[in-house]
Amino acid sequence: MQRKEFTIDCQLCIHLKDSLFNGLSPEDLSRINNHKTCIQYKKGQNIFYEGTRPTGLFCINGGKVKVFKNNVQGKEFILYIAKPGDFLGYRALLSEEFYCATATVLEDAKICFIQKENFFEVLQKNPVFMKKVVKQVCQQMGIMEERMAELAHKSVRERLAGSLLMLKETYGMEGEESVLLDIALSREDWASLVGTATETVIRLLSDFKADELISFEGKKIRVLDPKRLAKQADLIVA
Amino acid sequence: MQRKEFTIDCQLCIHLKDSLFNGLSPEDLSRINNHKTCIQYKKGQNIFYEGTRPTGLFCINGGKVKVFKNNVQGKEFILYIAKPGDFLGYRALLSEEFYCATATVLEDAKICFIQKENFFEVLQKNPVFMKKVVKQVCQQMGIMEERMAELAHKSVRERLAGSLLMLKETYGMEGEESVLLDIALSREDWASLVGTATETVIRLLSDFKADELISFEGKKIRVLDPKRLAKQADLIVA
DNA sequence: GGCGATTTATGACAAAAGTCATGTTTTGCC
DNA sequence: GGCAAAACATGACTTTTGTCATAAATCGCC
Repeated sequence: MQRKEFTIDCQLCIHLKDSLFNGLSPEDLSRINNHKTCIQYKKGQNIFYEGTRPTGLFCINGGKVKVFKNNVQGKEFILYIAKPGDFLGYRALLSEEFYCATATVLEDAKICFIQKENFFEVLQKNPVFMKKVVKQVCQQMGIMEERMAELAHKSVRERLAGSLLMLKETYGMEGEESVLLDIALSREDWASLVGTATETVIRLLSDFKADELISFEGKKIRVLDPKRLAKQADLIVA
Repeated sequence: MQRKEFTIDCQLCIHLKDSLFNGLSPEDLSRINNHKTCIQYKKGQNIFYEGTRPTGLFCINGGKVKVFKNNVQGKEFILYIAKPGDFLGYRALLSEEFYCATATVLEDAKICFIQKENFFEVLQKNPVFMKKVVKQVCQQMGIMEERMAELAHKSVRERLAGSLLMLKETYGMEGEESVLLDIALSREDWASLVGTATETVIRLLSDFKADELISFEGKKIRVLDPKRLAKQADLIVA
């Protein structure tokens, strides 16, 4: 696997404002900047593997990455889909554990790697940054708790509708009325995200299409009727 | 709802060694100690409610507490079962959000309440404590990710077997061969923990009993054969 | 100690979702 | 442009799980 490097200055990174590094002092940011390695990844390449020891932090500059767990039969479950500006792998770093998930590139990505020593140094020196990281982790945890409860008690149909709306928030490109999801997921990835079988996703997406809730646009999905989709996501009874 | 208070000195608390407060300097600990309120709760009482604003941190001195989310149809999903020494409600405190779950006493409890101002003060002054809190949150998150993947791809049978083994770790009272789970959960609570219907839990527990994997002892369950139960928890195929 | 309420248990059935087989379409690549 | 591989789609069928009804057991309380 060839390592194609690239160069970017953190200070000039367009994702800085969306990132946890936003607000860092110029010295701290340049400490990060001067010690990072930036690598280009192709679709399908892995960034880190479940069960290995983390050695640093990944910061996504471009592209999309899925973070997933593999079960014994090899079925994936997608924990997150990370976008530019997101940090990756800091959970395991802070809990001092091995990675409990694998990260794979969904769409060609540019990713910066920050050695854990540099990350920890800035973290320790900078209580405000620490506080932001903690806040982020705790927010993420709230999201997970919500998702877990849905996994426990919602039907696959409801969860799929919910996932469509969730991705709409992050990847939705507003048009008139409808919204194109600017992310190309295979049916298998959708299944891993929702926690179901590929065939089930295919059937349900076809249903949604037949009901004119969504339409297909190449490998992408257009959300035609978010409101009715939201009804599908909640409860048939409600 | 009557508030029965009680008194306990943090320095003398038998759970201090298991708690995140362990290792705090005498001054910091006495700051916590001097500003806390200790309340006795009866089974069924609520400690905090989903959707309300957290005002402090709960530290469990005795008893057992379930933390759960309620879905639209009123179905519960239990996120955690907290035991003496555990902190409660700090996630929402650190993410500066409303509680996203409700906490209810499962077995009569003694709980200390620490105003958020005092908690944050100690947190800010004490980077080592902060680091421990962060580590704890991140570990918890790893556990949640694991559980979420199981929820997505394991059968109810596997998850129930897994929950029995999980509670065995915390509440197991070792005997010869078998282990009594020292926690009295209703079938409904088991269902909320596993993420299924009450009837399904009843049937599966009966199955496990018929297979001599477990036995019933009053309201408690005795694990007779952890190894075979572990096989049930993993994969029928494996 | 008995009575009503709650919890546990069981059966019958329906609905949801998974699996397997097979076919079709799309994609990547030489 | 053609071919193999991968992705997508559909049908048939099975299994799992949820729901509803009802009965039995247990608990709390006067």
